[in-house]
Amino acid sequence: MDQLSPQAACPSCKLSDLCLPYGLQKNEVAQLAAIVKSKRPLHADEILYRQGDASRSLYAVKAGSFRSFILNSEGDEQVIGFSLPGELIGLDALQYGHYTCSTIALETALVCELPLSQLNELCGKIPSLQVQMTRILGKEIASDHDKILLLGHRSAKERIATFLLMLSSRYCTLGFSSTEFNLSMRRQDIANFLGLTIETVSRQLAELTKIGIITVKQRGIQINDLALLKAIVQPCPPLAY
Amino acid sequence: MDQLSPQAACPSCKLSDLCLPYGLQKNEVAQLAAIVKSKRPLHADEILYRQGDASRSLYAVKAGSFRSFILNSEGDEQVIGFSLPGELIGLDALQYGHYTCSTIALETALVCELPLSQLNELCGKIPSLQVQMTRILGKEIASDHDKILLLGHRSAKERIATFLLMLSSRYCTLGFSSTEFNLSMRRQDIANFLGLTIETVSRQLAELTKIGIITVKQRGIQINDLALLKAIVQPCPPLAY
DNA sequence: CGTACAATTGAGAATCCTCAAGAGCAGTGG
DNA sequence: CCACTGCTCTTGAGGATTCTCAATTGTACG
Repeated sequence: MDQLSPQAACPSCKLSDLCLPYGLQKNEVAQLAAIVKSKRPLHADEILYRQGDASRSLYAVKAGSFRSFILNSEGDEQVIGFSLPGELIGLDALQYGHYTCSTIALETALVCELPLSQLNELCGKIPSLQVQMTRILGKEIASDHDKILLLGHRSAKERIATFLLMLSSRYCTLGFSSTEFNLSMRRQDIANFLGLTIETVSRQLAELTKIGIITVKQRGIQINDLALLKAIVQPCPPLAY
Repeated sequence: MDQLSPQAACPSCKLSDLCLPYGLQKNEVAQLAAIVKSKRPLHADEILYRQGDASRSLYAVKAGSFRSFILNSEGDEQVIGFSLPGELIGLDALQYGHYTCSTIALETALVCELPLSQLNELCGKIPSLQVQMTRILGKEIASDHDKILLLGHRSAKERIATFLLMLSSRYCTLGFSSTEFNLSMRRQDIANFLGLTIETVSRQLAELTKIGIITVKQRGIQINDLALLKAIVQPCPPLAY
């Protein structure tokens, strides 16, 4: 997770294939890099943007991680997702021109700011950038569908298992270990995200530990048996249908 | 819900302001209309596309309604949403080139087929069409976030109330009554969508009826007190956080 | 070393699910 | 026209999962 060392913009960024530049020509990547307004560093618990703010930019995560949440009328937070390096944040704002959720850094983090006006302009000039933007939006939608499935049709144990597998797979994509990683979020954040209570998360992690499938040391997670963890997710609870 | 009378393409379609043509110039709408491959009619329970199919088109609902669902490895269906006239279907396929869910007609229905190749080409030519596409994708994402919130943080009663309010608002947008409408889906579909069992849906509807907030006659729903229904949704359950 | 926060663990309670039976309604065929 | 079948929806009773409340342990930081 420690990639905070100074890095040049898109052309030399090792995340570029996971991010917007994927599939672009060299000169096109350079044009994209030219509009990256700044590589804004954030410290833990710093807010990237607030729900309701006018959206002038998208953000690409370069390092660290983020938590996005919606505040309801009572002021309760409701976590809708976590963002890792290479992922785009702020896509939900594309319709109304303001962010529909807030996003906060879970740890020291770095983002590349992409001013929407310039990004849209560039998309008009570079068709493959537009294609990539659309692809990323489609991915976001597909991933949201997975979350809907998770919340609507899974038991507590399956949710936790799925959550760990999601992280495992995303870390793997980033070139990190898929079986050993640190959670950057608190249990409370996980619970909120999964529609569970913090106690249930704790107990389910304890159970998975007791069976030997995982080892938990505070925020540190080690997956001892990836296959067994996947097996937990498979058997869909006999819900109606 | 009965709009099956023959209607011309986009320029004279009364849904155009709710659909892709919104914000386009007259001649641009004409260009869009020209690529609408066909107005395909479907009968109830007919499948529009199957999960896994190569995605060659997006579909705009012109009449009737649809149910989208994901099939998991056990063959269980998991409903991820319903589509009403003016809404675009198939957006989840934009990333991988194949549909990640299946979509089926709930009743006799009509769709406008938009071949992706031509749509993308046209987006390149008409910037405001591209803007509108992006806006629709952003809306889809924001609406998925609402579903995540619904499933993760709401009690059975709140889910039912929210579901009814969502439909109410969408029918209202379409120019129909916001307090009286027919459900085009079975209880089973509602239950599956809301992550509940059919029995719980039935019981909650019965309770709302007993309090007098709604009147239920089979598929027919009448909302007697919209304000009270909204009040049910507000008080978020004191979940962790 | 003490405070604040995060996480675990336990016991009882509530919501929602499971299983089962019955009612309402549409379509079919004698 | 009516019984029959099939499907949808409702209603009831009991049980399981998850939540709530409360106390304790663990960890980070000044």
